[in-house]
Amino acid sequence: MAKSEETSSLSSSSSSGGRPWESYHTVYTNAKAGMEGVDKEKVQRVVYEMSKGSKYFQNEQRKEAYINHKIQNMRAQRANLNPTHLLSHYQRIADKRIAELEATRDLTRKWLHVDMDAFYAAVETLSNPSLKSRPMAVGTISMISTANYEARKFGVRAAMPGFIACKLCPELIFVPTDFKKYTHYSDLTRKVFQEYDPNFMAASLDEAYLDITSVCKERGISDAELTEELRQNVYKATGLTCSAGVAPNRLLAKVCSDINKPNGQFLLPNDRAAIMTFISSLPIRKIGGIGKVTEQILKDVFEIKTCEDLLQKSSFLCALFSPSSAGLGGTDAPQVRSRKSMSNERTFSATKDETFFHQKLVELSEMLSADMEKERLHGRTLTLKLKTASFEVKTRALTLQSYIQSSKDILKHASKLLKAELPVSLRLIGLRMSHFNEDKDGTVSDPTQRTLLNYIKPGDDNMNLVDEEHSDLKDNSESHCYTYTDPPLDLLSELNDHSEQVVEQISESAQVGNTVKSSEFDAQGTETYFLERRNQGQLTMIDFPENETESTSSHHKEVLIWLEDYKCSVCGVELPPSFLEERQEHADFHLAEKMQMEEESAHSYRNLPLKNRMRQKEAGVGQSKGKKKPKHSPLNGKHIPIDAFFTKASHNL
DNA sequence: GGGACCTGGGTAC
DNA sequence: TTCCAGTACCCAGGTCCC
Repeated sequence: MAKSEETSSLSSSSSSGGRPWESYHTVYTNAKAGMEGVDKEKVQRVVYEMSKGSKYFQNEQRKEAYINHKIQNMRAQRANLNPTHLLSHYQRIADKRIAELEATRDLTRKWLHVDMDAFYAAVETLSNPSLKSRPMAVGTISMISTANYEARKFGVRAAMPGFIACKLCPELIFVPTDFKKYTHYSDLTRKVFQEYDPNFMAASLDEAYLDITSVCKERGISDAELTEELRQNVYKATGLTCSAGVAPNRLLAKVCSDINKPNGQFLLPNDRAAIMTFISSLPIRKIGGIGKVTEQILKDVFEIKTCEDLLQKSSFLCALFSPSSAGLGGTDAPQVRSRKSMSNERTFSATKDETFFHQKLVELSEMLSADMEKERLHGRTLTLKLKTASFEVKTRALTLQSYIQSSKDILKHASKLLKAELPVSLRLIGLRMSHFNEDKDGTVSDPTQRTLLNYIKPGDDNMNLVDEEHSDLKDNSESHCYTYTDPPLDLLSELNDHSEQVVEQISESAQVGNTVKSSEFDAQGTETYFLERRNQGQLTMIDFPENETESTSSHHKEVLIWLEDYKCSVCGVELPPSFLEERQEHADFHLAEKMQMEEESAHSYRNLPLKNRMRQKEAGVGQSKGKKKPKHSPLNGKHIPIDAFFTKASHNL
């Protein structure tokens, strides 16, 4: 599916006067296969009218303002580059880079890009031929995945909200997505592709790249004939049409496959002159990686609209963008890449209901855990994604030192991240796991990892950990949460009495809720204690279980009451009933503090880290140690890698 | 100074 | 009347720690 099928954006550059929709630039009106003859102004007006005043629209305005600000800064930067000698300096750098890329250019390959035509919609039409001549969209009232060509005549297209599509085309028929069906047909197409290139590269369910250099030579036929044959075989196997492009590299092949869509093909000769002619007028938006924002920046700051402009202005780009990201695209063979992350997210009607949030987290944790289990993955970094009622997206991440997979572990950490953000009104919650282990068995492969055992002297059987995997001290590595300094080795190794272990148990469990099992401590009793408190949901009194050892239980008839159901009776801090975890941690703190005071002569060093921990917690669990300051960069944001352009616009061509 | 980490953002499909 | 997805990758730039 084409990259232009995306959401709309406000334009910064036009002043629209009495026709405000004209400034609501939307790619919905971009020329696209099947959309010839669409009344673009009407579509633009409808989209604007349906959007204006909404929170989504306001958020778009906010983003637009940010981009405009960035553009202004970059214009100022550009103005400072006027001195001839400065620009010539960057021109030399750019020329050198281009020459390097030219030297490694390979024009001997023939890459074929196949793109199925309106794939989801076409599959649905196969199942229900009556849809063939009626406007139809696959998706929901919230979002459309793809639209058939009848619907496109009205301006309906992929990534358009369904309610806007309904306004454009009241007759529109919605068909829910059925990925099982699409996967089946995708498999059929891939069987065909395999006959031409066993190592073909599937880009998505409906797109693939094939290196047809060898098969053309072996069979002694032209790339045009072979492409025609392949498309016919895809049709025979599936009943679906596709479009294709052939070029010396994948990037260009993809551009070519879009030219004669639907059910067509375009071939670009492996000839430098022909290629240079082809790209001279090629809009930069056609280059993979250049989206609407980058396009706008390049146009508004540098007046760059085509790939030729790009090369001509290379000195500016070299001066203002970071020289990184070499090697994007290219004529290389596709390489197998390992998965970097796995995620799921769900959108719902904006709400502040914390019980609902928790339920969503439970669902997401279970889904994510199941997905990870299928691929035998264990991850270390958990990222919570939130979209507020005003469409602002926030992420909060947590990197553990131990790999996790279970829904229980995921939920535990996700809940902690979410609670730090409460109260909040949300319309989306997502969870992403990344930083996967190599061996996929959940073991920790980092030998430098610090665990409790690292702190224990050989032979110190007072800290005989049974369950190192769940040692809570590992979670101290959650650097955004706890930045206290670990106690010195020699002091830690002196841990040798029950009271100290109780303090450790309480303080650590307060952080993450795990259980440390000790050979001397009554671990089961402690576990029961914490679980009971959680089940109560609301802490009003702390009581140790009956089977607690005498040496510890003597300390622990501590009482903490939430006055008027929200105020701590010990220090007066206010925590509403919904802050369950925070309340538990707060109570733990007071308990541990009291115990520490009682035992201060022997183990006073513990006070500092514990208090530090509580300060961190009270400051907010989800706050990053790397919390961003307002950006003051001259470019005020992301640098666009100049080599990305050179690589794609020159090396790849 | 560099690596690890966190956060926001852009992009593709 | 209201309504704008889900998955995955990559990058820049910030802080913190060694």
